Amino acid sequence: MTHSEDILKARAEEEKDIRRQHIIKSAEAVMLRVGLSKLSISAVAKEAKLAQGTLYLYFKKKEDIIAQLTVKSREELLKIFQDGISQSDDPLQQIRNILYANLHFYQSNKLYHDLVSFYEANSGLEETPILQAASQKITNLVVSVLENAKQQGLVKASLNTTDFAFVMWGTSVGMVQLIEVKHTLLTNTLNSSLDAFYNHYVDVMVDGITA
Amino acid sequence: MTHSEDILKARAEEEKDIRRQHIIKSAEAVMLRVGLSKLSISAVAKEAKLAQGTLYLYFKKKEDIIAQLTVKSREELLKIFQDGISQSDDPLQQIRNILYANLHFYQSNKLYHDLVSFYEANSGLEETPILQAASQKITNLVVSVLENAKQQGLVKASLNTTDFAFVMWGTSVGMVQLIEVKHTLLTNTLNSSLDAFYNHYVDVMVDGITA
Amino acid sequence: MTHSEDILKARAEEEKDIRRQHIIKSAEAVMLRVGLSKLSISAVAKEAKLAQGTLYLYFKKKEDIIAQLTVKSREELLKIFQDGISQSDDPLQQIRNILYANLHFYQSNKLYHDLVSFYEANSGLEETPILQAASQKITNLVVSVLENAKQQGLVKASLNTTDFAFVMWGTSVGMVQLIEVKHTLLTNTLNSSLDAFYNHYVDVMVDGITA
Amino acid sequence: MTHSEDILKARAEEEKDIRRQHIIKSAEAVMLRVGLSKLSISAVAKEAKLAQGTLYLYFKKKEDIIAQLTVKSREELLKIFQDGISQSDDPLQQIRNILYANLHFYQSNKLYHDLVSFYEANSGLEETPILQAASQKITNLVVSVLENAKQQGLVKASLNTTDFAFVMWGTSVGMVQLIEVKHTLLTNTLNSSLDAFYNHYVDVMVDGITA
DNA sequence: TATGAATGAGCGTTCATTCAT
DNA sequence: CATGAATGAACGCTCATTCAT
Repeated sequence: MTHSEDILKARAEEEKDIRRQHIIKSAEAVMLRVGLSKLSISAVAKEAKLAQGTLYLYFKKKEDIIAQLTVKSREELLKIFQDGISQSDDPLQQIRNILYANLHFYQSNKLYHDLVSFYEANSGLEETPILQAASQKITNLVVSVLENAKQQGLVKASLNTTDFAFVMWGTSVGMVQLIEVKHTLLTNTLNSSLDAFYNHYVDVMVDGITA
Repeated sequence: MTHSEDILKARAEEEKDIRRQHIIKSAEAVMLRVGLSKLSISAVAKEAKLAQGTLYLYFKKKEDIIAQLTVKSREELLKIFQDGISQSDDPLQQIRNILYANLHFYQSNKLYHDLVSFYEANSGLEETPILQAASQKITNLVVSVLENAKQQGLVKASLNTTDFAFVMWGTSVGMVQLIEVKHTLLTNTLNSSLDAFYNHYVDVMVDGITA
Repeated sequence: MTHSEDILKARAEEEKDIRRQHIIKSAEAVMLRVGLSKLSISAVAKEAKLAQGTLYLYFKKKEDIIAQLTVKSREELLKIFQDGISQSDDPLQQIRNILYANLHFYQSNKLYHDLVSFYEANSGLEETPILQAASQKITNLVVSVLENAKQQGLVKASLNTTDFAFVMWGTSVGMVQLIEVKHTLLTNTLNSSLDAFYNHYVDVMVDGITA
Repeated sequence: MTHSEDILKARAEEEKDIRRQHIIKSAEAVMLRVGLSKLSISAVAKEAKLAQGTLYLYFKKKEDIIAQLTVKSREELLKIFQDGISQSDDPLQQIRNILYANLHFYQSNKLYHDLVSFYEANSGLEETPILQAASQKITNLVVSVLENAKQQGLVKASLNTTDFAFVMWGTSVGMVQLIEVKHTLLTNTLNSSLDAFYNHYVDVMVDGITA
């Protein structure tokens, strides 16, 4: 293969990636409009202004599109966790920031939490290695914050940091879902604002591990 | 309207309710057999030994059946919460029991937690008054336990019991979903057993509010 | 169940059967127009003036429609074999009549031989018990003619009648296919008419077994 | 048109033919791997290491590729017929060898007999001159064997050799298809082995023409 | 000449909902 | 009240063919 062929091939690959991204973006738009469970190939194709068959040149199955969407959302989540952490030097505050970041992420990407959290349950969607890797990065980041807090004696010496990282995941997603789904019920029932409500959750979590 | 007409109407309404319950029961049986996502009207009709069309005399949409199913599952949840509470006189232990009850409820009714997720996926739906009432009873029960704990000085005086009741709800459901859906990931990643993992969560929650 | 309910049920079952037959007939019409390999559910539905979904109330799978079509064609084949046999008392002539009947059957039902003979090869279509039973009847009939010929000393004593019944099947279908598919080639190449050509085949077969 | 233009044109035509052959070979490889019914243009293109569009420079339709495939298979058939004939000097044995060769050809190239059926399923198609020429060669060969047998007085003087050549074709292909498709039925029903079964067929055919 | 991205009609199948009886 | 036959849009996916480059 000549040098110029190399260049052409690389350019073609690049363009293919651009189109793939275009499809992902369209899928995202559709999902944000109708929800993940009603995301259909035909709607994505229409959004992308492509024929349905064309999508299958870039993704073998519908599942693969959703998987890519999930990877994308996890990458974004990682980013905002990193942002949250960088905003303070106090590990306990960093933990708080992570929990808040979770709330804000879902609030500004309303339907994303179908993806990041639990959608896979309903469909047969498997966790691919790439998906797992994306999750792993997030977990590692949170664990590192917790370990740091532990070394500084800010949290109980007995705290299992990996376990608690997952507790943070499970509980915060649960809280966000509750807020999302029972929005009306909560605003009717609670005296507090939803922010204050989420705040109470964060307080309990942090108090629960503080040394 | 005469008095006897009133009576007739009431009796008719009662019978309608009986049949409605029969349909709900059938829907539940189907759901527990095949899962919520594969619950079809035709299967429910067959289970209920009714024609498909008949179901539409009692429910306007499939969604409405599912909503009723949710009410039913909340009623069962209420019952096992009551059981959990009755097993101890110590309010803190009662709180623990409630959280464990939540885990066990979903673990022994695996397919029930699809219901929890259902309203997310169809977030256009409103919580009907009946649904809210069912939730309210649960909330009231939990709040009463928390209030009791507070009066005994076992938990922080500053604790907002209503808020925390909902925090318990949101976080425990989130934990159960995490365990359900990321079962493999968790067992591969954690050193602890899943029971121990959930235990850590409960510890943090209780520690977080203890006086 | 009361007597009148019985009657109603029987009538309903009957009507269902009528509709089933209507669909089969429509499928047959489509098949004769476009060939079995291009027979689609949508074309059958259009022909039957029914919605596509309606077909699935009467047949679980497309395959089942084809299977019914096959049974039908085998039943017709059995009938014309019986006719052919009844037209002579001479077993050898009966054998000839069977072979001719095969030709005429396919000539007057051009596309049927896809069904009776070999279609199943191409698709995953299995021989159901009903299908096999239909074939068995035909085989039994032919074998009985051959056995009769043998007892009358008209054919070689060494003739394996079952084997030869299948040889008759295989070769005659092969001949009909050849005539059907290579029609032009044959008329251009042969001096004989196609009838005379088939006649030669029959002669050889009969001469080949005559005592 | 000048002389050198002629040469160029001829050379171009030759190259075109080479590529056409390359595509045919690739199509054959795909067919033998996945079967005729699942032979797709994209798979052939991949096998040939050409773009899909390129195939359409050499063949107007997918059908045309399959037609060429048929030509190829007939050429191979011709070769093995010639082999069969060369293995004996006795014309009757040569006839037997030809019939056996047919069986073995399809048995060792299982997927080839899909091709035989192809034109049935698409019976709108005409036999192209090239296809006919390929068939003609085979016919001529068989006829010459039969003529030879006739001159040696081994078969009936009345035998129409051309007709019988086609009878051999039609019946043997029918027998092979029967064995292929009704394999299970035959092995369950017959006492004989399939080889013995085919043997009976050959015996009848030869006995039917022997003087 | 060769490419390969794009097309779009087509496939078999499912199922919530309607409506004439 | 109850039926259940009928609907028809929707689903994910395939693939022969076209066409701008």
